[in-house]
Amino acid sequence: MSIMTLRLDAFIPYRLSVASNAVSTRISASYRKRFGLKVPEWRLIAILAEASEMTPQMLGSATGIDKISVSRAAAALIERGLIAARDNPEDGRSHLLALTTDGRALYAEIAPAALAMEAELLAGFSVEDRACLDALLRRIEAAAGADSS
Amino acid sequence: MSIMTLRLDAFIPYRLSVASNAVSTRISASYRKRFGLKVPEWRLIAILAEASEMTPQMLGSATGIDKISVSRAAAALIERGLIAARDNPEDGRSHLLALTTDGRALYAEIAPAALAMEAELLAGFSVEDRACLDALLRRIEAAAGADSS
DNA sequence: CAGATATAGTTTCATTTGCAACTATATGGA
DNA sequence: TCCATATAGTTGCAAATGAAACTATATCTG
Repeated sequence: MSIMTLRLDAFIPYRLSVASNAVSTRISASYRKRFGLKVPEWRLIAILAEASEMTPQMLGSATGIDKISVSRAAAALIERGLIAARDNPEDGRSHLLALTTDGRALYAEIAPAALAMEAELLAGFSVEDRACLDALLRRIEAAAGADSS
Repeated sequence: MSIMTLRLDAFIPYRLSVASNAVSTRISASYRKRFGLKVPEWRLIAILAEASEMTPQMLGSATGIDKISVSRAAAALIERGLIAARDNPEDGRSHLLALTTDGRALYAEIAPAALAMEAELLAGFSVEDRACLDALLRRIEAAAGADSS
């Protein structure tokens, strides 16, 4: 008995998409303008700043970026001297990527800017609001990730 | 004193993007495979099913799709005979779009499927969870929409 | 009413993205 | 060990996207 009608405005996938696009447009414009970075490039830097050395594959799973985009983003970052690659002693097909000194310096500039943007975005959110949003997003992500039919 | 460090995993814009991509990938694949529709096309149909006739401009603001994509999506739908255009008596530059009988029939198929996917995605969400998510997404969207510097 | 300016929508072109094919290395079985 | 198959990463090509130019109509100003 699904008499329930569909209203796009109240449709959660739609709300999610609209919110994500709004945020992403805003933030990616800022990365781009201020640091010349695209989103995947920025994500690689953020992850490499937390962990030391990683293979493209590990970066892909840590950032949710597919291997093609990781490859392209890494190439761009190497070109700019922000990350460096060395052979992976454990697997000749792969290599290990790490931030260079320049990369670290750039990260030191971006990280506070990113946190500031996030803070601006979440202005007025209580700690609970924030935790709730985080948890709900993870649940949805998990539900969407698992496939059924 | 922002000693706080950045962790991508806990960064809300990142969580939002990952969740939205997961959902959008899942759902858009389904629209595409089952009905041959891209996301903007599906959105135009959903909005036109709620309201009767609309101009491309109105559709754009109702769906959050830019005018170029509205134009292309509308062209594809007209081509398929799912919507029809007539001159706008109030403005010769514009026209009015509405679902055809075929369009309505397709909508009658898609709407339940869309609601089912949403239900699957939100399985385990209480009514409160859902309302909370909706509200938080709208707040973020508003914060991201308004520009500051 | 004529000319200037603004707006609706489309089209063209450059950029971005994603898939599929490719290269190189690794692994597992005869 | 040698061959078959699998996996890491890259590249080339085709489709999707977005910005800027364009056409047509509307509105505003003198």
